[in-house]
Amino acid sequence: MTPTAQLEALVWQLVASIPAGRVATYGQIARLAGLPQQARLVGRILARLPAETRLPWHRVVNSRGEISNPNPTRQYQHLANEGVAVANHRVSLRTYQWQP
DNA sequence: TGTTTGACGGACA
DNA sequence: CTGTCCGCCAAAC
Repeated sequence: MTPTAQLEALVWQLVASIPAGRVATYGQIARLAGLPQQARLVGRILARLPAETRLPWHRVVNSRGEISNPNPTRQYQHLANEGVAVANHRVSLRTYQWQP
């Protein structure tokens, strides 16, 4: 297994551990993975997830609580289903950010 | 092989 | 609040 594949698996594991109704930021996942400057890497990994993935990728937002996903519709729906309020295109990190 | 592009983030004006 | 600049780096071009 290549190092990058292990990293990908670690990111998957971390994202999977975000509880329903909470969110994490890309940078937060990167830090938890031991790569503090690699928020973009997390974004890339989520961007290539298959559409039918079971992973709760929708619980990952950017550092301002905004949806970075270029196709935000599904993400808004999933968050709403879990009771996460998105007001003015933003989630309140103060209220919803996951505290591991 | 060199350059550009991003589901990012923090510092600064 | 908006916008600029820089660090980061695998993939796409």
